[in-house]
Amino acid sequence: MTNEPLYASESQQSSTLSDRVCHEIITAIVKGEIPAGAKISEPELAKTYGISRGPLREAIRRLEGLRLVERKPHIGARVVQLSVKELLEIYRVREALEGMACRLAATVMPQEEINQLRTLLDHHQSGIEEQEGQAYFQKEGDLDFHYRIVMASGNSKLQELLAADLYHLVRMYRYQFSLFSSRPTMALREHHQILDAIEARDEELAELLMRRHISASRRNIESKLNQS
Amino acid sequence: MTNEPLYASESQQSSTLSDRVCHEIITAIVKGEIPAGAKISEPELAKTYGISRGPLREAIRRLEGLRLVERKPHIGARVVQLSVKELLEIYRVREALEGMACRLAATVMPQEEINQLRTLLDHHQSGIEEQEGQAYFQKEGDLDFHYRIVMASGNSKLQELLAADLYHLVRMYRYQFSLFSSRPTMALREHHQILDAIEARDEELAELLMRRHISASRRNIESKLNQS
DNA sequence: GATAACAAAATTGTCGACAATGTTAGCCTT
DNA sequence: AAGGCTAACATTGTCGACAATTTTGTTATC
Repeated sequence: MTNEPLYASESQQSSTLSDRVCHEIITAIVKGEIPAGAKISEPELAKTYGISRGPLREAIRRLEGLRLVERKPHIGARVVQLSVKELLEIYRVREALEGMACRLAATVMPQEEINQLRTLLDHHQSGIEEQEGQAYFQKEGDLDFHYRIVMASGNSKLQELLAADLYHLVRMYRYQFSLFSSRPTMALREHHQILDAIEARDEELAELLMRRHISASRRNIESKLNQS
Repeated sequence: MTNEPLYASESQQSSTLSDRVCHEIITAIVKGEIPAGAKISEPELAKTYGISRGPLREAIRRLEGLRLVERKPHIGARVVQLSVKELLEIYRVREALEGMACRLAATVMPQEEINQLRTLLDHHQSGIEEQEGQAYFQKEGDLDFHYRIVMASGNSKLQELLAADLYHLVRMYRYQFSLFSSRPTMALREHHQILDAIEARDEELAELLMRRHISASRRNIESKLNQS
């Protein structure tokens, strides 16, 4: 089980300290090793990663752009504090953007990629049935499906906004709130239906189904967190 | 005629050099004073703005996050090269996000704000009729309407993505491609219809109309640039 | 005359030190 | 004892210098 899916933004081997450390900090924040809401001490982090404050500050500026930290002048940076309200807001954004991505994918996704994705879904299926890969499906597998659709849209702006920016936050919530879909079988069936619509080149239906799929997740979270 | 609408992200008086210079560079890039595709020389810019390279590099990192510049390690940063393809991609993103913003605005926008926006549209109307404010409407007035809808959505993620990130690029294209809507009367009528739907609290229709409105702009640009 | 290897210059990346601002602890006043 | 002032401390912001890498220009060779 690979620990990190090979998202574009995760590619290491960037030859500058600032970039490398930036990715390391992203991972640390997403996994909660640097807890949400925590203050980011520049001298401390610089010592931790063995770099000087210069590149570190540049990395923090990028994290600020990714909305993973919030900075106040002369006071410092804090890791964003996750809230249910913002999580639900993110789902609205995903509904809009991934719906569009799905629509575009329906027109341009090559049949070969569709077949590959179908195979992946079958693999998820067997994972759920065996009850062993369930956690995987819920944590990263689900996002993997969505990631591929976004990539298949062929729209670089959508790809940037979702894959490079928003998904860090989504993963952060999943790790730290332990947010499983809690409806893996249903979700997987919806994934198949979405892929069916794409294969049928029915862009209208593809967008509709993707929006329903994400909207259902949102309402699921909403009701679950309201009753508690 | 104010030169800069008071978008949230434009507020100056940030007490750090890096932030101030960052906003100045954004404006310079948007207006084309630093031309698209131009290489960004750190020593040169540092001298221009009278600061050291440290804060300047932090500012560049933020511009990178805003997709206004592209950086390659050990080589340097360049202002993004605008292309028709990316412009059309941005319109797809806007269609998705602003459609959602419009849907949300239909449920939460206070009647008072609706009235204010109606007044603004009437003002645009008279501007068009007098043929004098036409350029204004096309350059900033149109974006002003969209900006208010996004703000009225009450969804902070939508607000960030659109107002703080994407609109810089949109304005950059308008300035440098001299992209007028070339259908101001039609666009204004559509604005009124959208606002009607919001006032009627018809979220379905509000989203639909906003998406059509943006989609029409996209197709308008598409056909105009295809024939040339 | 063109090309390849080398050297010099310029640019980016990194670092440590200093200045400016915020924070905190202790003292004094009431 | 509580509140406010002051001074010491810690952190952030900025700068100039040095190291690493890329680009440019030169020279020598084919």
